[in-house]
Amino acid sequence: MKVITDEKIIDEILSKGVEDVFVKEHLKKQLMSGKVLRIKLGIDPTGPKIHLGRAIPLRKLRAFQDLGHKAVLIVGDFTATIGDPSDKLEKRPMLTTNKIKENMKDYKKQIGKIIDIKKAEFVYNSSWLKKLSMMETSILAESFSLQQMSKRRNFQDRLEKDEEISLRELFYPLMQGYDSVAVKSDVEIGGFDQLFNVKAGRTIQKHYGMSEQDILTVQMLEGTDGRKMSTSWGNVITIVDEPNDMYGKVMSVKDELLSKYFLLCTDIPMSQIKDFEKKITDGMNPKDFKMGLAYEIVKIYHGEKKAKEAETNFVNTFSKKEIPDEMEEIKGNAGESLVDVLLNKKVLTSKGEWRRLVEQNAIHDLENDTRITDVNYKVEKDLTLKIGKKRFIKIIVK
RNA sequence: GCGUCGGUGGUAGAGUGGUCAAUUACAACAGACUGUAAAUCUGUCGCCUUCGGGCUACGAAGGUUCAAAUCCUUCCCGACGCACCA
Repeated sequence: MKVITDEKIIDEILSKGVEDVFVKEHLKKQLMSGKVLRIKLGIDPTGPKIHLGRAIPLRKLRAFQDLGHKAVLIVGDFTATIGDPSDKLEKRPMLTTNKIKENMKDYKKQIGKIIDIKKAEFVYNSSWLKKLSMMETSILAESFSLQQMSKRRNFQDRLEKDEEISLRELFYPLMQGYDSVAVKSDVEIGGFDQLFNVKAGRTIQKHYGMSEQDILTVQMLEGTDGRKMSTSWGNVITIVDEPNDMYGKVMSVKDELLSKYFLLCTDIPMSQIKDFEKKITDGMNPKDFKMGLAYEIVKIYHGEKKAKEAETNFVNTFSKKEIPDEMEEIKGNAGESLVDVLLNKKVLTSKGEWRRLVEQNAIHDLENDTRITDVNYKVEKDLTLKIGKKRFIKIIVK
């Protein structure tokens, strides 16, 4: 396959959603040369689901792949046991091998939604890191000085606060850098929080007499609540979320983050995003653009048809306040109190929660268009309920 | 090994004998409004309750006390300092 060297496309790739490219001139020249480059991306199997934030470097990798370059995916099964200190102020617990195996189960399948797996190289870094002897490790460790290592921002912070930094953590960038040697990467992609690690790749490649990789770091994405998107915060939109859910979650993203989401999570070109921004400043309703965003994102991971359905579903249930076609159905016995039915099926977690919901007028009986105000309401016949504004439950009486 | 400090609800982080089911912030949930599951405003936010209250919770186990998240003892876990490293 011929490598695409269209300058316009290359410029878009090197700037859209990109935080930093190093060395930019060199990388551009390389890309223009028509040579097939090896593009490295490391992934830590630390969570079972890929969310939109983690998808960003993957999508960038895909863009390179589409140019005709070689995607080299490194599963950090070994490094995950070490724990990456990049984005944490505290040290991260080591993951167990079992946990990693569990996480890896359908990881590949998920990655396949973004990357053309067939054309990509897929390697596990345990396959070389596991074999390093103490001797070789020492040679590797020779590449960095204590001073250089301690320059790293979050090590610096922790040093100042007299907080612990384990030596183990210092090894993380060394290992990630060694990965670059092992796969002979020309370019490495990473989130901006990976800056130190990917730069370490250059140092270490040089240490081993190889030419240094160029690096490209992408911007970080905030989650639905505006904080950094992170599984432990629960503010994530994963790429395997159901279409309706995914659509809704995107709609709950704060308006201010709109263009960032467009930039980092869709294929919409930058010029068009600028245009959207202008229209919003001119007074157009951001909601309409957000719906477009939600549509685009669902389309990427579920296809056009599902995206349309999700959109229709959203408009009907939330704008027009209609009852959705599909909803969860649970069974109950005649005469049983409604709380027990809901509690049994784990729709609710406690009777206190139920009391609160009833008091707050949150339980709608959609068949009669009334609110249920009796805490001891008994189920007599089939019911269609709306709890709050987004939960719909159908109760079938046996 | 010695010493010092610390372990609190989904998270951060107050509280150092009763007024503590525990300030506050964030997250979450509900209502109003709306332009959306945005923003804003209001309310809720351990479990059970006949709504009086009851029960379980502040690392674990004991103890002191009328009364403990708060004091004492032991233990577990963590951090830091000292020692050690020429």
